Amino acid sequence: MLMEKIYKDLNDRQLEAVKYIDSPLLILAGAGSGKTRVLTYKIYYLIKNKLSYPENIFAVTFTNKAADEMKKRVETLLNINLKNMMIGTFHSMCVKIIKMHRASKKLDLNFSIYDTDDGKNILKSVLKELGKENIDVKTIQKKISYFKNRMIFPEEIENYHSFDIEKEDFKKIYNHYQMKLKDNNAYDFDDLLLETIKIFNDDNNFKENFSNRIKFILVDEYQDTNLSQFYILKHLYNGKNNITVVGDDDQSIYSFRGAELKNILDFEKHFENTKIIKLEQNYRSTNNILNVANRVIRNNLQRKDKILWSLFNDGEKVKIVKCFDERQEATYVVQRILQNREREEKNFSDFVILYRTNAQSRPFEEILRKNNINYKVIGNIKFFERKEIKDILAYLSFIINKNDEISFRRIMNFPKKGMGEITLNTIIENSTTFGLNLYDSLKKFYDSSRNRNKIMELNKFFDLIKNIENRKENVYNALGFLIDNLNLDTVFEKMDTNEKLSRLENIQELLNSAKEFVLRNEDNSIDSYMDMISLYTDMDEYNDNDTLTLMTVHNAKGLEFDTVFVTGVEEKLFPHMNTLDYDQNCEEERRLFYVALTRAKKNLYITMAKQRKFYGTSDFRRPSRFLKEIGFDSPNIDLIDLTISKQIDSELFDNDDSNGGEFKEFFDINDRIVHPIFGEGVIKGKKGSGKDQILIIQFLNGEIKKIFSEYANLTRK
DNA sequence: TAAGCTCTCATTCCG
DNA sequence: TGAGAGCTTA
Repeated sequence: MLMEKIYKDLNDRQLEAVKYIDSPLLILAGAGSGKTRVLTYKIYYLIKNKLSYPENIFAVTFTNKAADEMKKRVETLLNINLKNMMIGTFHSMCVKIIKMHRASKKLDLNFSIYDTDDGKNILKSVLKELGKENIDVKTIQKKISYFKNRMIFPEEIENYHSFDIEKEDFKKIYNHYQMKLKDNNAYDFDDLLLETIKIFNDDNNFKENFSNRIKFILVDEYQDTNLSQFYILKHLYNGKNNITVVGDDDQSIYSFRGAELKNILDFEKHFENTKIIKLEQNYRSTNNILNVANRVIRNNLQRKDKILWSLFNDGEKVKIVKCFDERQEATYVVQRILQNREREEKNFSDFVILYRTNAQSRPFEEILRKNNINYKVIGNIKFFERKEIKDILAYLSFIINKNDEISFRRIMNFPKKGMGEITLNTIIENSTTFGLNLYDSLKKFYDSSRNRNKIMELNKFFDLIKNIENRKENVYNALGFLIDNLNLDTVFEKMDTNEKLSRLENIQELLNSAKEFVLRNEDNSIDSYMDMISLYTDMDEYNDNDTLTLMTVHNAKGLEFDTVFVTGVEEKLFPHMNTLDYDQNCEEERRLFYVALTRAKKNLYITMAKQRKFYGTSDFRRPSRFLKEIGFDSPNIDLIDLTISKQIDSELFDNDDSNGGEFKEFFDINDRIVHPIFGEGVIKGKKGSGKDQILIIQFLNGEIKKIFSEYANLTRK
């Protein structure tokens, strides 16, 4: 019965990959070739066939969300609870390893994990202490992370090139930053990986025990691993364990944050007797889409040869659309979505608008808002990076780690307690001088304070902390108490209604997450909640079924949609101008474009504008080199040039807020019109008014369509 | 200390 | 163009 299901759901190659356990295995899995399915079934196969217990499996995925999903899928297949299986991101697994190691040494288990924003704050204070305030924090933070990703420590820096920061200064800052993190009993994200490697290097006993525990290592998205992740895998593999990695060198798009393409290109060199299985059959896209994608990616020099094919038919041709500017581009895309949605009875969630940079979402959002279409922009602001969320969570962080200066500063200012920069610095300095933690140092300050207001404020604060601590075994109660007692209405008093509302909603969402956590876990303490939360960067996307999604191509990795619009496909935007200096053949940009194209199942639109507004000023654009690589004479594409029909354009561009009112009333029943796509027709009826007005038009072929008047782009016959 | 104003800067992003 | 950081002023 077991094998039946596996045989039914997998093709021969996939099956081979699932069953192969004789030596290290590299699965080169093209886009849409079912790689997640292979990993899921492999875990299922190992457990069901008693080749492994769940606790002997170590599986790493790219995001927490992916880990949760995979775990749930296997749980459903096996119909058991897999709470003993080690599955998660590299970072979450490293936190577990560090805690296990600390436990084995009887050390304090609590530490803080600083995100990019926290790290920036630490760096600011380091620069201040060193009198180097003229150095840009962002630049130095990037540099430090660059070296950490390559496992180079301050004292080891040899090859260093920089015009703006001197080598010795940089070393000093990097070093101080590390010391400061240590003082705060905190790790940044990069440190979690490095600390794990350090443990494995220094404590051979621990390493042997740990790697003996593991029998099977599985790694997803291997093409985006960095050097320290590679070393962690080497340690875990330990020359004997079973290792399977899945990836697609053509989809490696994160070199800017340390991903090493050579990890996947050289896998065989690092793991002896590697077996390679290629998955080239695509189960997602039509052949027109795949052909276009193949034509582009073959221009990359650094890749393993691989050609996607599918049993699907050719399908619709890929549309390449030339627009006048970004507003026409947005209008066209939204029009198309409305038309196709109606014609093919689809949901908005079947479509996606992709772009290279977040700033490109703006014109789309404008038009979507005007048309009252539900949409969601993914990625721009992360849930756990919102100020109100960080401020609240800082209370929990501080209760766990009372040396955490970052959280301390936050909660002393949320709500405002009249404790300014100077006061806080004194308290922090005193903590070092007297060997106290920050809480006790604050108490000391309080004892000596004679300011009535401050005494009152601090009394309230100490009470609050005590009350949360009393509830620390149940994070939902603790968080609920905290939120009830912060008087958020007063705190957000001066904000406008929308902002206030959205902040309160986010806080409610946070409370919901704590509630769910309490329901789903045995250990409900704030400690274990914070362990989970500090490695989550975003809430799970709730899939509203009729919401249109907009996102960057990076965010679309791993997803698929019926109809995909890849927008802004112009030189200097896609490929992005900043990449052209160091990547002559723009291979990573091409991979990114390839990722964009291969998201599409049935319909693919690629749009560009001749003119685009950037930072307030318009400039002229040229088609992306990637379009030339597809070839304008390709049999797989249709070219649509919207810049030719000038009359139509002029009306389209004028339809901004100022004269939108006129435009709506422009057509009347029985007017004869021409539609740019459907051709000649007669207006048979009107529904609604304003932005929502819909025209009912009968076209020459007898077909009757409902079309939004404001964006219909109609001309009089 | 905190609100209000000016200045600057802008690729992509997961943990 | 517009968000956010940092400076100025009450």
